[in-house]
Amino acid sequence: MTARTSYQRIYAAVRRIPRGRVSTYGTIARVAGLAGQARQVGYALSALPTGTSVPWHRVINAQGRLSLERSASGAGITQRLRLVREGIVVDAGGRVSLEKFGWRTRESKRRAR
DNA sequence: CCACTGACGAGTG
DNA sequence: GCACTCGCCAGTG
Repeated sequence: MTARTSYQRIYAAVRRIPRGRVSTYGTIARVAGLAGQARQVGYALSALPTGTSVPWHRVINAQGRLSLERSASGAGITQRLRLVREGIVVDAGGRVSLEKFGWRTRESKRRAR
């Protein structure tokens, strides 16, 4: 049954990110049980429809930068706006401090040592 | 089946 | 910090 697609697992993982926090594609992939497939996460998020309840804006890359910042698109502005609205500090270059706003999972805590 | 692309990551120089 | 390479996987032509 439920041959849950990778997308569904990814969306479920993204929904777990607390408000006011951000996570990375790699982390989401791991939480979704798709370790090493960060690319698939980005692919899945790009397929999200407008108005989705999935907080995709809380997902940024491992460098702490908004991936959409690069691609010239209105989505980049939306992401930035939503993050700031949650109290997250977004740098002029579209960067966020993962140290301060990164979602702390068991794995990340382990690394944070 | 092959080639290319893409909201990525980690490693190397 | 930047440029390049390789790994991973799905979608498209």
